[in-house]
Amino acid sequence: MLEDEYQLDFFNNNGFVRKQCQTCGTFFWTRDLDRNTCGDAPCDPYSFIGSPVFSREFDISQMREYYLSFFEARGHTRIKRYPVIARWRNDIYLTIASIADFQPYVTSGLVPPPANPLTISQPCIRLNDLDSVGRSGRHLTNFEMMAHHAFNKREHEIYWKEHTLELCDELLNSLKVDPFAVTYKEAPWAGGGNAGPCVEVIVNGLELATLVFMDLKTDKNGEILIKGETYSKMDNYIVDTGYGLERFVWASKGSPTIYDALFPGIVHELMGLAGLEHELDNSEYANILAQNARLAGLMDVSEKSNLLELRKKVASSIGMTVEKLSSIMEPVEKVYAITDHTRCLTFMLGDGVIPSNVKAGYLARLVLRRTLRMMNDLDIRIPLSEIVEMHIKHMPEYPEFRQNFAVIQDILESEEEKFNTTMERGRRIIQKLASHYKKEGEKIPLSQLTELYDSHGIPPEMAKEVASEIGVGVELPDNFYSIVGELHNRAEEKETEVIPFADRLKHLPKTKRSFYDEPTRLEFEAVVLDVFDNHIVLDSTFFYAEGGGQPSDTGTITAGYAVYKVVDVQVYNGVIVHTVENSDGHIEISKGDITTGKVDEERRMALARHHTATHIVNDAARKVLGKHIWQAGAQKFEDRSRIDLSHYKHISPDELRQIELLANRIVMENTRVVTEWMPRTEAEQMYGFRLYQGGVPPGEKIRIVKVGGDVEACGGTHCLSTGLVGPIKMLKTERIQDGVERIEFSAGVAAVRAAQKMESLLNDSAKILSVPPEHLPTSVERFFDEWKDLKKENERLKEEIARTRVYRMLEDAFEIADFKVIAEFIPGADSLELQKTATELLKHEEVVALLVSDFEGVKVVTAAGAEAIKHGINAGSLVREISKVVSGGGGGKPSLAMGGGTDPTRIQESLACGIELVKEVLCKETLQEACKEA
RNA sequence: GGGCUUGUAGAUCAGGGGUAGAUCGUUACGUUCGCAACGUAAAGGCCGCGGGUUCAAAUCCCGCCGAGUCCA
Repeated sequence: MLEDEYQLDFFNNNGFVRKQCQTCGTFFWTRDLDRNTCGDAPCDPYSFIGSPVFSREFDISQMREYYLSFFEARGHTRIKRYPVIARWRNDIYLTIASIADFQPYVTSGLVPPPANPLTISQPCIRLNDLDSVGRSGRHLTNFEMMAHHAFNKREHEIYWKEHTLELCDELLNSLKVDPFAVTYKEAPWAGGGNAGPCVEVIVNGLELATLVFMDLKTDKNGEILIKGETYSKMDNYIVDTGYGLERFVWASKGSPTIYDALFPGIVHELMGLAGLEHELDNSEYANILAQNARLAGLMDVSEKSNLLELRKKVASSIGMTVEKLSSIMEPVEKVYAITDHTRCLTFMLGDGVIPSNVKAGYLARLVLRRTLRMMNDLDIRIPLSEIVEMHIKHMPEYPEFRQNFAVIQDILESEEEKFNTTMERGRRIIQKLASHYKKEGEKIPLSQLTELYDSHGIPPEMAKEVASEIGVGVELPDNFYSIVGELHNRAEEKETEVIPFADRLKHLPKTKRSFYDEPTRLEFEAVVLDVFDNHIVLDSTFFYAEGGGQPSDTGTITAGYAVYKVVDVQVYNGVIVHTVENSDGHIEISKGDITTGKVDEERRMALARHHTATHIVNDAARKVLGKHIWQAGAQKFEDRSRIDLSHYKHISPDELRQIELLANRIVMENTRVVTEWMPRTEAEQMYGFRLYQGGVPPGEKIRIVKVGGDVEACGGTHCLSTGLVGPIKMLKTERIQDGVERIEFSAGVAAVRAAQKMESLLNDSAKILSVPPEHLPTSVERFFDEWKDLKKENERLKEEIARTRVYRMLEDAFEIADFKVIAEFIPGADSLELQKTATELLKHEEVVALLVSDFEGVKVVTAAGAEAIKHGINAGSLVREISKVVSGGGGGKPSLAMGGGTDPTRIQESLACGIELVKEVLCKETLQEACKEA
């Protein structure tokens, strides 16, 4: 990247020299003429551990306040933090940097920033280095990025590189950092379609800040080449700084690990619960941790092999065996990780992430279950919420977490319960599997372990443990987990929608959406701008185009005598395309015609009712269930509507009734539905991100819709007041995913229809039983019980009949070679009855029974007593032959077999056939015996 | 959004086209001064729901519903 970019007056006028690192070759700026390395790990080791780089210690809130007020005093406006769940973005789940707050619309220049320049301390979550957390001494899943940002335009520059570096240097000086210890490393930056020069600020081996000067964007025809991509200069260029709050605190304390610097109290508490002594006062112990942290700073410890390497180095430097060191470090590392993870969870849950098996919720569950597993390992037996509560107590600057604590606690409890049942179930599955492999004398193969993990969430470590209890080995490679938990914070790249007839639409102006100005007008005149196939584009329209979960309007477009039925309306880049029914393939409307449009009123009103009702239900659900409720999707229809809500439990029937009641109250209050267009930033500041319930609309101005207590950015058509929605009737709830509940309901006329339908279901059912509807539950229960009793009674009677029938049959039986053969046609008997009879006959060893009935075609049951079987009689083959005669088939065991066919006219014939077969077998048998005897 | 697993007695699960089972729990009886333990017996099943294939489906196929889990 261009060397010139870093030739700054700031460096040249303040005694800096540019040098190249002897170790890594990177260029850097320093005041220390003797320095030969860039200052960053691994070229320089951590030297701040044990010797803090600031003149005094800071805790987190002191440091944050120091930073923000420092920049406030220098012309920056302090901005409130954004949530850690990136609700205003649909490309990432979690806020990963302060600049993420302003993407995409502020950074692209479309929307003005909330202030300029501004300063913020933005909590961020990154799960990329999950495995290093706790081990490396410096990794965190959750950190605050302190930042100051300036959004420059060519015509209006706030400040750029010089002032940014001045501010940074001044900040460090004010903290009394040794000026000779600071290096500014040149590190071109690129990511997310943007790029620019960047300076990393390093003190004593620790990177404290990154100063990014974002002024390039990817451009196929760009002239600047970075890492194989071409870029061009942007008109707006942005100062994007990131100062690691936690690292500043660490540097101010110089403790062995960042965790000890940030949460000494919680670490101490957890150590105690795990039965560990955390003696930072003990110099030998502190030395182990310090050595470990220093060396860990030089390597990536997420890989197991690297971790072992680290252990070896630390062990040899302090003269200890690797085993001993590991046994000391592993529990300590777990305590650190638990401390970190629980703070991460505090932010996630506090900001409204609901644990789930999908999306951001999955990431929350991932962190949560890792934490629970480690707590299990350490035998820390307190509820997760207690640790989270400790964090909340240590963060009075986030009062929202305290407010939400009841819900957080509830979520954590149910998650813990889920985890425990999953683990218990898992344990049983492994036990079963292990005993199977024990019999085979084999190890449990890898394929089984991956399936256990994949399908049942059983961690391989646990499988190993349980299997070894049973005495079976497992095939478990080191890198089992390496894929898991990596890069999960990127949402799936949405396939760019292919816009049909894009070329045709490119030259057309955006269609005026008149339905926003006059929401009640349904008839209008408009000029035709283009016609192709069966699509019509007008200069303005009152037809609502599908969007925001609301289907399009329908109606007619008339030009002259030709009337066309509008069946679909879509919007492409602001151009609204009406699709009309077109039977003869020709549309007699052409460019420039003046047409009359007429929107189907009944459909429009039904959809508007359901749309407004959706906002009302959302509002009511939030009031009944809690503030964590967010819309996770919605779809409106003419006859019903559904809304998906983030919620960590099932919505109970009682809760649903409460929501229904409250929703109808909001309707009856009959307040005005207010819609207005507002600048995005202003709206966000005023209402927060709750606005984006139905997704994030693009553009500088957004349409705000207020319904009752609900305020959303929404482009749909609405009733003018809540009263016009009419009754709202809940239809059902459904669980879409873990953590997402769907409510279906109807509004207005559709609600009345739904109630009527329910009513007729009730009445029809009641009529069948000849009881009034209010007696249905008791009557149905009684009938069901009686039905069960009768079924049992019936079965018993059949057995009874069978038993008595058997006596007669045995008497009537004819004999073949000392065997009693029974061949009978029993009219009307079902196969169960035949079976019971046959089973009864079976008790006599020398019996062969052929029973046939004409129930539903033909049923055949054959039975052979023990003695008969010995002599070659097989009920299965008998039944097969007999059934063939009546055009069917059958089978079973040698003692008892069932079959049947479709041709009742040949029943007698089939019986005769059966008798012949029996004769054949038994006679042959006796002949053979005769032979033997002879 | 995708993949995989799964639904049988109150609980945990076997069975995997041909008479629905085991263990625990429940109830009764026996043994006991009583309890636990033990012994004997019994009760308890729309085999998730709806279609299909078949003489026959808990079992095979399709759809739906529910539960679990891994990933994007």
